[in-house]
Amino acid sequence: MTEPDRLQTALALLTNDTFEANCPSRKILDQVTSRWGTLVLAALVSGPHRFAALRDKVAGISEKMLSQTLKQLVRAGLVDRSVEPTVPPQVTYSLSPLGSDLATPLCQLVHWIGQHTDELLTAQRAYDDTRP
Amino acid sequence: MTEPDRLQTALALLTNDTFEANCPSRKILDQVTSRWGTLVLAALVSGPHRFAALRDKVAGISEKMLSQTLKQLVRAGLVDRSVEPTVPPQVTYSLSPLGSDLATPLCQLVHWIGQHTDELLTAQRAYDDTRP
DNA sequence: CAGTATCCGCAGCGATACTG
DNA sequence: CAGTATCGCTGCGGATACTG
Repeated sequence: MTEPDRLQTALALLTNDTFEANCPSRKILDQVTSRWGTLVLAALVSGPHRFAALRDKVAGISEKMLSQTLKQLVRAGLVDRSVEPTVPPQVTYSLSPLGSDLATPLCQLVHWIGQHTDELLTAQRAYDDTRP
Repeated sequence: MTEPDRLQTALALLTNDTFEANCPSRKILDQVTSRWGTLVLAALVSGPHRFAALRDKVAGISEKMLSQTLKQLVRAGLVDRSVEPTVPPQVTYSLSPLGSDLATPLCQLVHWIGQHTDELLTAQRAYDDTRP
């Protein structure tokens, strides 16, 4: 790491400037907006879910990625994991208070996209027609 | 593709349900929340930028990925690209009306993360302390 | 039921060099 | 200045099989 880089990093740490390369908030942003992170969080908005329920709700996710994504979210304190010590075990995931807070802007984003998907697809098709 | 899958796809298309695997809004979501898509859009909120300016503002992005990301966003109609026919050429990127609209929820998300990065990092460290 | 373990393909991405 | 072209690799993520 060069000296200018070091200075930039220090600045980023102080200002929490997401545009700086080494800012910790970059990592968080990447986690939240990761391929499955967004969808899992959005799925939990409607209430607590068990593992299998999440796997079914977020169609297309593999158990491996669901497990991995949940672990990340739990680690970040965005999701709570509670285990009922029964046989077989019951594990329930739910949004933590922090996660619920995050869910507000996140859902607005997902909703906006849902509302404007048609517009965006039309634009893409129009664009594609102008070039070979 | 199995028959149930076909039904699910049809349903997804009708309802624009982001949780369905084959829903078009999934692709849009992936583009917007792609590694660089979010940051480039956020960078453009402060006003139009030239190519080099964007590259510098979004620290860490390579020219290749910037070019690629911009092309995607232009294609989706979220970003406008205007060329001044001078020598050397000047290309300016700016948010389209649709892009500005999207920027609202997107910026709220980025801001939320910026505000809570410390909390999240602390949570992660605490979590890591409980396990080897 | 709720995961973990392992293998592995491939595309996303970076680095570098080149062009109109 | 604003990109494209090409190469090479890393690690995301899917498929499959196994476990407490």
